[in-house]
Amino acid sequence: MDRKEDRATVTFRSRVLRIIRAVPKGHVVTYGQVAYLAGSPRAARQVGTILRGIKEDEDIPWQRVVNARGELSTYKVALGELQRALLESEGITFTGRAIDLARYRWHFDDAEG
DNA sequence: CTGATGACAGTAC
DNA sequence: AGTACTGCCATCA
Repeated sequence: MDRKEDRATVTFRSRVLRIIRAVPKGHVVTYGQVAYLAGSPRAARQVGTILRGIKEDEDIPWQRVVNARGELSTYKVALGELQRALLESEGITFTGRAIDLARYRWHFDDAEG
């Protein structure tokens, strides 16, 4: 996990992935929320950048990350449809094209990390 | 090191 | 309610 990579960047990416992995099925978190928990409150866009590059074998529930309005911010329509299907299969209901954050947003606590 | 990029977020109209 | 613009900051060429 360290190798020759920059420890700072690896730490940010690692924290982001670890946080997302901790989101339970049927719940979601926002990009900004993950960024905040990862240590950079204003790096919400970087969270998305990281998710864009994840591999399937990373075993990351990327579909549980939505934007601040409860909508899907995927950069491809097909990917958005997949995300929506995955979330609905977890029991999440969409109201129009967004989901109710007040109801599905996951709140981390000390036990989570 | 400099400049461009972008799965965001907040504000203005 | 929907669009446009601006600030942000980790990554990449």
